Amino acid sequence: MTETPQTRTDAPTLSAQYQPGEVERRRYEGWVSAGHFRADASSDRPPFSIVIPPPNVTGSLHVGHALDHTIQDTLVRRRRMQGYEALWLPGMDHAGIATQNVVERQLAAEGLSRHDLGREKFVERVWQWKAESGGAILGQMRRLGDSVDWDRERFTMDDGLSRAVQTIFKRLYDGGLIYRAERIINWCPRCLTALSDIEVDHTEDDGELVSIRYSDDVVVATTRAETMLGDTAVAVSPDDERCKHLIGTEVELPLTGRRIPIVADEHVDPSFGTGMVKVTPAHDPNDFEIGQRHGLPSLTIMDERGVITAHGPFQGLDRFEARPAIVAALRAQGLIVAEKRPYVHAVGHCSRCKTTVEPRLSLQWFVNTGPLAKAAGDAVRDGRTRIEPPELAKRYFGWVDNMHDWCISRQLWWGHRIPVWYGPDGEVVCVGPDEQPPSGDGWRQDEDVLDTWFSSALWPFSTLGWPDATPDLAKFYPTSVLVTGYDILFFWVARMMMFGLYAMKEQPDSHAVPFRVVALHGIVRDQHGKKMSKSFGNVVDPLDWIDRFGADATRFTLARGANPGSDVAVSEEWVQGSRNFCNKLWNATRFALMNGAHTEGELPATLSTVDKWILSRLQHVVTEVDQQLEGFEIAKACDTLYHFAWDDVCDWYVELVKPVLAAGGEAGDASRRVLGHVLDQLLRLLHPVMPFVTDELWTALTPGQTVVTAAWPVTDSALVDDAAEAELATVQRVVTEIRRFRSDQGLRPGQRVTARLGGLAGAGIAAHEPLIRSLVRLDEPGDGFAATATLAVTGAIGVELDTRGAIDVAAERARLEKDRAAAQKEAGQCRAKLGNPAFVDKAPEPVVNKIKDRLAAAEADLARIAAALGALPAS
RNA sequence: GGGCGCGUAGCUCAGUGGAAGAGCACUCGCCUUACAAGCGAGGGGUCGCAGGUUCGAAACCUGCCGCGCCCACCA
Repeated sequence: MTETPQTRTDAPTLSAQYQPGEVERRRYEGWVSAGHFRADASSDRPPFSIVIPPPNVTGSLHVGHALDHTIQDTLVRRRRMQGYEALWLPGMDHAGIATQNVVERQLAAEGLSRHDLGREKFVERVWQWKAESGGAILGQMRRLGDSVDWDRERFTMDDGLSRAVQTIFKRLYDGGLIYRAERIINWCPRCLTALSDIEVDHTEDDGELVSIRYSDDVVVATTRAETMLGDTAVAVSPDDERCKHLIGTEVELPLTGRRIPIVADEHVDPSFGTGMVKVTPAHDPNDFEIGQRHGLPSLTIMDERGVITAHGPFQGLDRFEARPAIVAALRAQGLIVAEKRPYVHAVGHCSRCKTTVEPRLSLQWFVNTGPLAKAAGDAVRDGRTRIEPPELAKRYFGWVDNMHDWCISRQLWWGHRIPVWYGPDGEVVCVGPDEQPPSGDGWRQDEDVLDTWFSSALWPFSTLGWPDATPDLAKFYPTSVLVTGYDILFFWVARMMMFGLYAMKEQPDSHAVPFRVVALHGIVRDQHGKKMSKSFGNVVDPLDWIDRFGADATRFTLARGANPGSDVAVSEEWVQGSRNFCNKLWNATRFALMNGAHTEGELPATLSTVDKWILSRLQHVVTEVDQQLEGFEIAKACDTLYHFAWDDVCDWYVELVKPVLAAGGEAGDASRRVLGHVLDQLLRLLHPVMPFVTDELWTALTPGQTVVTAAWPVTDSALVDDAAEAELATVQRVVTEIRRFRSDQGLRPGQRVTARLGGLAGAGIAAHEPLIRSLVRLDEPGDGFAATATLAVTGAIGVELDTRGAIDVAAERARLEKDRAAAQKEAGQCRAKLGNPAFVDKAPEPVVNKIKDRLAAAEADLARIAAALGALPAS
């Protein structure tokens, strides 16, 4: 076969190794300029839409984004191939507090604060930073191969989205679901802003619990002694006999001389500590509630930076300086009854800067989440939106069913300014997007901006043009799937559900939800399952992997671990493995092209068993992969394709057809067409996960076309062929057994082996004798044998192997004895089962038959092993 | 404190009632004319522990042990 038959003259020559870099750049630009990713709202194809979870403009994409994007791209590319009008809408989030912090740090490096610039100049500066940082993210998305519609890129602060924000704010305000109130909120004394519950991280911190004697009868315990300056009552349980006599009396608050009442409140647990609680309504959420119930005054003793403002010796001290100072002062007066003792308790920290959060009484804007959260829960409960995997729906319910009102005002400059104006006489006017704000002396706009998540919550419809009735909104809302990590199920997904249902409530119920399915994945971890963190030094940059191994290898590695809802462990070695897989595909296609494989015309009517077998296997794979992707089981789809490509196609089919292709003739022609078809279909199936290499190869196989818009494979049940699969299974077993013999015997490659395969005739394998010989490199029968071993591969099939050197009879005997022991055990187990009347009676028939088959096989094996042992020469 | 989840090969993980699996790692043998980023053959697991349900359990139930995550206003 020096002359390769029928090599196509137009087939491109491929190098021996896949070089991703150049291919990726060329392919991506080609896709974009051809407009393959542009969605058309006016088409009559069925819609499929995904909005990207908008990354923060501040950051760069990490490997978690790469996972998130790979999953989305896989879903979108498959739907596109299936003929859907597929839209993947890209964009970014302005990330209010995070971005403002970054720019403030830059300013600090220049020795400036935002106040030095003033609001307008500062915001300008943030926009500049956004342009730089955002550009880098878009570049990363191109490198990943994201098939997003660049014409529809959005930003949470662009004009359209700002209008959406103002519109929904006005609607909620008019509907009574947004209100302004003085409440205890989480306050960051460093960022100088309110935070919502989800912007607070709790950690178990060591504190010290001290007990303070307020009077002979009144002793309270606290970890925050400094707040006593703001106490306006002591509370006891109404059921506590020890304290009954105190209710309604007063006590003098040490260090202040103020007299405060003792009240009875249900909140107090009589079994904890002394059963008496100091009440500081202005600095503790519980105490605030108690204060409300008893009409207690709220005494603020700290400013926004956490510095004591209460008159007296502690004024001007930071809260953490004031604590020991006050304890010391109390001790000096003999009022510390129990020494400090260590006490572990949960302390809130600002999720952005880690500063200890201070509960602070202040005037803020809130969303009344009650009705919104109820609707968000119901939509999942009744299946209008499905959460995948379903187990995670419990977490979702836990969140929406227990949601507190949402503090949405932030004392920041970067964000959507609250569209409320205050008049000189205390008027409050909420201004809609198409209305003029009130003008004239004394009118001013609220200084605060909205929580970033307020605009993120609108993302699935604000990006499609809402509040206008745009063609995009009509075509692509509700979006088909939301793909995101389970870690933001609560704060983002739940809020999109709330606002989507509210904004779209004029739609029929089933069309108001922002997405039909929420497909959740986990976070990316390192090869030991450790969370990636900068301090641990195990963070990987997806671009680094893309540079060294290619985008497809990076994507395949992540996709291969993407079991729904579970974390993904990755390491560089695994990316290498994926890179090797890309190369395997590359070389398989290269081999095919060198041997004249093609995709022209129908499949041949007459097919060899081998061709029938691979086509049958392909049908199973098409069915399986399709189901797996439909169910978001991307990891399983990858696994199915990996093994089909590597094991079935490369290791078996290609090796089996080599002699056929070399021999030429009609059989060769048929196999050329089949090989072309199998690769064509395989590359289509793999394309959603590994878009670059598959397109490069598919185009080589089908010049002038792209797999991006090629049709997604469909199962052809006429090609399923059980008989061919069974026949090939036998061939594979024969081949493997012969190879095992050679390997066990340590036969050198140059050492000649002869086999008589006559015994195969009974199983219809005789026709494949040339194939088997070619796969195990057997010579034709010869003479001059020095030793003979007989191996019965299956019960009915015998293979005689002759070697020209003496075989290791002892080794072969040991092997056969081992096999015999295994077969005996197997037979014993089967007999025991079949001898159990309960089993035969109750087990389903197919199961019983299976056991009978196993027993028959084991008995046949025993027979053949006995024969083989008998044929072994004496040692 | 409440809730959820996990414990299967050295590592990371599939496997939800009918013969213990994959990738990587490991051992041995091969530069076989698509690919050494490759080919062939192997070794390796009382499926956390103890009970229970069942003809049959890695899978279902109970308890225990060991991890992890989320939520949380007992001073």
